[in-house]
Amino acid sequence: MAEELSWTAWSVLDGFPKLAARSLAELLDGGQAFRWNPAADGVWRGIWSNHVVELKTGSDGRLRWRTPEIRGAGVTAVQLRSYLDVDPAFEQRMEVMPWRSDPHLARCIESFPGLRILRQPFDETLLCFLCSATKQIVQIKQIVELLAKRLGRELAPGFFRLPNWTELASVSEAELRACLLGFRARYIHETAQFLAGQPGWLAETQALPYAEAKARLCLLPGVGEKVADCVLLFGAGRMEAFPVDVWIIKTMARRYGLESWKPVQIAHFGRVHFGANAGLAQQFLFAWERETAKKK
DNA sequence: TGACAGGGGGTGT
DNA sequence: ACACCCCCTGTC
Repeated sequence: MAEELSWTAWSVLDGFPKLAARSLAELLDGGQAFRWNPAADGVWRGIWSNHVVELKTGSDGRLRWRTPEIRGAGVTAVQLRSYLDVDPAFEQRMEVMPWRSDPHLARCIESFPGLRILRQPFDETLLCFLCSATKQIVQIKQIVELLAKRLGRELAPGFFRLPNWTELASVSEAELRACLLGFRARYIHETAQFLAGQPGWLAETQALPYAEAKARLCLLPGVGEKVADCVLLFGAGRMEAFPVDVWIIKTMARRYGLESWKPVQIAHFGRVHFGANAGLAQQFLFAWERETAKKK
């Protein structure tokens, strides 16, 4: 089992800002990614692509990491920094968000220091958000774990990567349903068939300007505006993508007075009000609203 | 402890 | 508007 794995020593990830445990939890388990789980007290274990890694914050607030000493399952500091978007451009984006003129946004940012948008693989992000319709995070994680265990490749004992779209194309809808997908199984099955007949389609889509990329993603069965924006934000670093889900509808109504606005109107407001980094702002608002709901 | 409603981070018709 | 599919959660 996993206990037998040999891990590297813990080392500090240089360049990552100090962050509280709650920021780390929100970053890894707040709805951007679905493959992070507590491994021990304060330790998060996660998988993306063929990388396995553990993260924790020390008492000094600095981020520490370790990875299995197995060829093909580990991660380098460079890869980890990319995933966590450790980049001067990130600091710049934080700087130009309108928190100076938006006290609520300022409050949300102060509450989750270190929170950011992960840079996840495009294909895996699409798969995860095709699983997400009317599901809560716990359920999405359960589905995604089953997909990895049953259909993915084993990277190390007990650690499985997600199946890629080529592999998914040869999986029957019934097998997908067995992974608790329900009506989402058809979406994934049909998307896999479509992508199998269009080599390069995903990579081309990822390279397009935001509006065109979104329009193309919306052609896929099971992908509407919300899912497309999530895929572009969390899987392609498009900070202008502003996913409007029930939480954002709630928060924009309560904190910005947009009572009974429709999703498309809220999306427009978000792009205008928050600007080029609307998606990044959205993540802070989202974290705040979720925490507020939890406290009740 | 165990059964039972109710509703869910959306899309497609 | 409503179905889709079925698991999680709260409650008795």
